[in-house]
Amino acid sequence: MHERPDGRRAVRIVEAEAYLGERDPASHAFRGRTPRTAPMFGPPGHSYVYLSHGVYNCMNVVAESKGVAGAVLLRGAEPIEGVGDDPRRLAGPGLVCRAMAITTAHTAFDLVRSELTIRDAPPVADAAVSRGRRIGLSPGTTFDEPWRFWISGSPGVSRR
DNA sequence: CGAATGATCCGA
DNA sequence: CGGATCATTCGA
Repeated sequence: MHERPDGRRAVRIVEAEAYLGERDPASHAFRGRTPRTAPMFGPPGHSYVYLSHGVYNCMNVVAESKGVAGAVLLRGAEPIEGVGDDPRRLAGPGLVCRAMAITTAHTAFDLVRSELTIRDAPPVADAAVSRGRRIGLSPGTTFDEPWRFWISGSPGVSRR
């Protein structure tokens, strides 16, 4: 995989999944605020990065007002620059962070002003967006909202 | 399918 | 302080 000499990396987010706080058993914030999940209770537009299975970093965007837990997990992306050209290497939350070199050191970053940012992109028609159940829910969870969204047919969408 | 691999959290 | 858990990935 090639990385540009200036180190710049960019991807287009094509899959995401929403999590709430106290109400949502699948959320890391379900059992309250801990040092790890504190960013989820912080101001919106900031990152929350955690380590999954001791191996993969996963990044969320905090999406509720300060004091209220809620975040959106980035699950898939398409290459733009600095991350190679194979979208399958971005098809999964751990893979997105691996390609973007995002680690838990990047948690609680301001995604508008820090070196790690999310920018506007050309709009996508509603008809091109699919919606479905979230992935990774514990079996028997009654709280099962269709809060996973992805761009239909994108090769950067995670596969199960 | 199961192993990898380690931070985190909870209960004792 | 120990063991279970985990919003995952890869390979057999």
